[in-house]
Amino acid sequence: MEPTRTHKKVSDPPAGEEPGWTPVTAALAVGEALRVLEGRWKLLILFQLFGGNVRRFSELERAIPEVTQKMLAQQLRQLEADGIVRRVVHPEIPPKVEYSLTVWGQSLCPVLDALLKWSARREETPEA
Amino acid sequence: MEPTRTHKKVSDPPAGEEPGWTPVTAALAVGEALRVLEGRWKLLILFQLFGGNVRRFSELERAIPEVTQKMLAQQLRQLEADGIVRRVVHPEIPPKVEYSLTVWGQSLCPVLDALLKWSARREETPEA
DNA sequence: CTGCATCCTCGAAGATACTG
DNA sequence: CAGTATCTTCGAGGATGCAG
Repeated sequence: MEPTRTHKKVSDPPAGEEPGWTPVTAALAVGEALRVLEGRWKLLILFQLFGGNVRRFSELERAIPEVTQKMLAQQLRQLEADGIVRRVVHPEIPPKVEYSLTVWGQSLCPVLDALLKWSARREETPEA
Repeated sequence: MEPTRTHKKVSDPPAGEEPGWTPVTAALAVGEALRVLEGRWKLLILFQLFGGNVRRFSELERAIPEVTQKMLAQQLRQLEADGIVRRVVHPEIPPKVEYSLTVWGQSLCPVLDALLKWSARREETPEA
């Protein structure tokens, strides 16, 4: 991130020109939020946990066949670090680890729901 | 896309076991929809067009300072190909190209709106 | 102004093997 | 079962220059 970008200057206005809610500030805030959801598997994972579901590592693996263990573990840990997902380890043999949404993660439900509805409409539309 | 995935088999059930709406089918549909939104700049672009805004290429450039011309053009063309964004060329000197959401693109508004609200909550939360 | 063409870098993601 | 470690590839994305 933060490339040299020799091609553009961000100009950085003196901050006092607007009351506090411009499309620009919105875009910035959204950009930050988007960073959390970035990653090819994050949303897919969240959809598995959507609705209070609790899933084991291997269940997620089965649910998302194209993901590798490495990527699944990595994205899960990022989601955990961002406070979206909770990871619970059961110290037993064989090991058992369960993933679920945190309370904060639940706040994503409207987003997931909107996405779900959109993809549904997308299917029923003749020529998307 | 479509890696060799030697590590997993998708199993492909005979399709008749469920009425037609399982978490699995939902996940698949969402996966398809997600492909359209995939790309580091797509959502940022859509937020600029959100609410019926019409934006010129250079305006989008200014609004998203970190994106390069190349990526902006590329992602715009992908969005156009997916029917989300409309591109209107005004044959004049100097050239002028305007981008806006298609009707189908407008159907993404609930998603964008939910994201916007989420990022707002995210800001006002002490420890995210 | 709005792009496309080219070259090149660099890190995301895959394969594979190993462990508590 | 649920990961980590290591090596490698591959293409997304950046820099730059040119064109309609």
